[in-house]
Amino acid sequence: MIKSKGIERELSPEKTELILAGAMREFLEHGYAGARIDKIVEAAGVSKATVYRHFPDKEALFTALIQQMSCRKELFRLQNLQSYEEEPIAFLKQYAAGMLDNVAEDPQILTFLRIIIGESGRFPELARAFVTNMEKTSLDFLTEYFKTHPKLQIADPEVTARAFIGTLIHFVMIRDVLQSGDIMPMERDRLLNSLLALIVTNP
Amino acid sequence: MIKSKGIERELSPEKTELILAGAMREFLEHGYAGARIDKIVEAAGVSKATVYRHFPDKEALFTALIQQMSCRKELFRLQNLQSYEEEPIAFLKQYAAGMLDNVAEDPQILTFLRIIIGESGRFPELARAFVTNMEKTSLDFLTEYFKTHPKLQIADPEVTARAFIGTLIHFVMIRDVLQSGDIMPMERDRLLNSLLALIVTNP
DNA sequence: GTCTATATATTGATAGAC
DNA sequence: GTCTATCAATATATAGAC
Repeated sequence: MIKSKGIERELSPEKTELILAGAMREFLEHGYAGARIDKIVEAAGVSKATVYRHFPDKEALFTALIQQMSCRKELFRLQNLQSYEEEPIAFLKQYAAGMLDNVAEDPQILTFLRIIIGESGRFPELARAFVTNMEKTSLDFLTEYFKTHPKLQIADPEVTARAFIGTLIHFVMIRDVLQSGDIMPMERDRLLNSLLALIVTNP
Repeated sequence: MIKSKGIERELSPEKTELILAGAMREFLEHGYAGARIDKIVEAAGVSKATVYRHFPDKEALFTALIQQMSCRKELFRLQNLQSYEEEPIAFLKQYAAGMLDNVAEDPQILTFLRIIIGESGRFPELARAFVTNMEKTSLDFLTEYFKTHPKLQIADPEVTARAFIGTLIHFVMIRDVLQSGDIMPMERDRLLNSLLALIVTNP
């Protein structure tokens, strides 16, 4: 085994994963400024010096973590897409219900949304990565769906897709992110039924 | 003038306003954990001890400030309401356009939204005060409008109001808060026209 | 490559003069 | 009631052993 090939010191990928996993808990729970490197070190089970060998500083660790999370599309269930065969109303209702339930059941998604929005002023690149990977992906899919489904006659597919997503996201914001579902009560199924009736005009 | 009436030391309201004004800049710009008392002291032009005589600690100062801001309904132009005389489409378009332009032109509203959402996990009472004063106020008004306007026949006024507001808020989120208007481009007038065509079905 | 131990700066909050 | 000066704790980041 040839050992000497110039500088042979490299960073271990396993430690990198440990650090990122520890950083996730801390950053999601306390935000960027509120997160403590010591806590990340503790949660990761590595030394502080190792953290600083893998990432130049706190900011780089934070951006690396959030960038990585923005690529995990399964967070919003953007993959479980059914076929075009189904009736539009049934398909759209299933699509929306899956998203609403998914968000409601996973607190990590909520804290992730809070971080992205809360830090969007100081970290606009992170916000833009999130929009590119999450928002735009679902908007493009729904726009295409509204545009091409043979049983639908949508005047403006893109705005319809925005209204559809916007209504759902707003519902999630009030109910789950801002924890105010009791202040503005609205049953999930009623929202979905009336929203679909509004969007899918069946003559 | 009788001077001795037990403890006669009180807090000056003028200083309280100075402190809150200084705290606004700092908290809105850096968030709760990122805000520094020293900077607030500097911006307010008072001493640090004065701050701690008016507010028990950093958290109390923060909640007092945000609570106060949540009551300023003029932030979202929830007051400039026109009469019922106008045509529904014209009125709703003016209502929406006013809100969109207002938010786009005032960076303070954007940072306020970022704070409310970003800190909603750690300060749920603040989020709930915001929803009560801002979101519910506009939702109730629009629901009543959709329900009672003689020229409108809306099947589910409350869901329609939610779809209307949700689409607008989502548009503001993408374009202004997350600063990603170029990633998902959408002209304001096209959104408003197509959205109103969706909602206001005129036979 | 990862550790322990530490440097340096800042933080939120307070004591005491006036 | 407000100030100046300062405390004790904690922060991020680094030096040097192994």
